[in-house]
Amino acid sequence: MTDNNDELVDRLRDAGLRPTRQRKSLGNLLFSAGNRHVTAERLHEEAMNAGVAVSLATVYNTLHQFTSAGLLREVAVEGAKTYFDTNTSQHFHFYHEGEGKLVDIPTDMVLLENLPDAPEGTKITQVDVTVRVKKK
Amino acid sequence: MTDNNDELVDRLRDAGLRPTRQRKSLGNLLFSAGNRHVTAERLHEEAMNAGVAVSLATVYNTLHQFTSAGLLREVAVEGAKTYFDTNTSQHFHFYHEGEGKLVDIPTDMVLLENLPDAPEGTKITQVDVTVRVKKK
DNA sequence: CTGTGTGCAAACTCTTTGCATAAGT
DNA sequence: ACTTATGCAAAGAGTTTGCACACAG
Repeated sequence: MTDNNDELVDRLRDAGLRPTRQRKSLGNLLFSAGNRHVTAERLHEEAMNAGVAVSLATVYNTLHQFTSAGLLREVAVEGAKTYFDTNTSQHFHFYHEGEGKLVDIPTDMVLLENLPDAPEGTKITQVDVTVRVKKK
Repeated sequence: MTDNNDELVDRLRDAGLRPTRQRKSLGNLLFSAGNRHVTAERLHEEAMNAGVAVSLATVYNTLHQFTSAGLLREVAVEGAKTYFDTNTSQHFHFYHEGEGKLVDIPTDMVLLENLPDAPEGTKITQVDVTVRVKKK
């Protein structure tokens, strides 16, 4: 964890973001435990539990800055809630409707083919595949 | 249009929904012009423009009732906005990020394969494929 | 008549913004 | 010092809810 700090600081610097206390803390929560899918609120709670004082507004700001910097990917699944995914590569999700939980689907299994070209004058920015599931 | 009314009334009845003035009007706006993708707000405006007095709350209620009845499909694309799609069969979308516009992709072209089974104890309710595009 | 649907306004949830204060370099 | 980030509280957008009134069967 503490070992990751230098690496994290570099990532932030490279992204043009000053490595402030808050950004480092949030960065550690996000990136030190494999792929994660968090909402702003969830991350805010985690920070609090970890004894890091961060305001919710800052969590939002930080998540968006990380996203612009390419460190995170935004996933829109449902209603108002926005999820941020630490896995920025092309991959798909299961979404558990009951629990509001998002889980990776290993991409290499899935085949998405014959997508038509983007409409005239536009280009594809992202392809989202969400498989909604619920308890039977 | 007026010809569709009997058909629409039957659809509503079959769904266990009383064919009220509002539901018939909204139903006509939704189903008489091919496949549509609307937000509650958009539909509300249209109703107003068509001289039909409906409150926004009723539009929301109606859209949800239609969705439960299987007449519509809910599509979550971005942030707070929920789109309702009159095409309830399996198909995919282009989403224009700039304009917030949703467009069908004819399914028969696209191939989505090797989806893993739904996680233990769950079943798939819907598969959403959204190709985000933006102006170049 | 009887029960379901509607309209309104207020409440709610998630997210964003503005501005004074604090921290990074 | 100078600039960028943060915190707070308030505003905003979209959606939902509760309750009195209206309409369909």
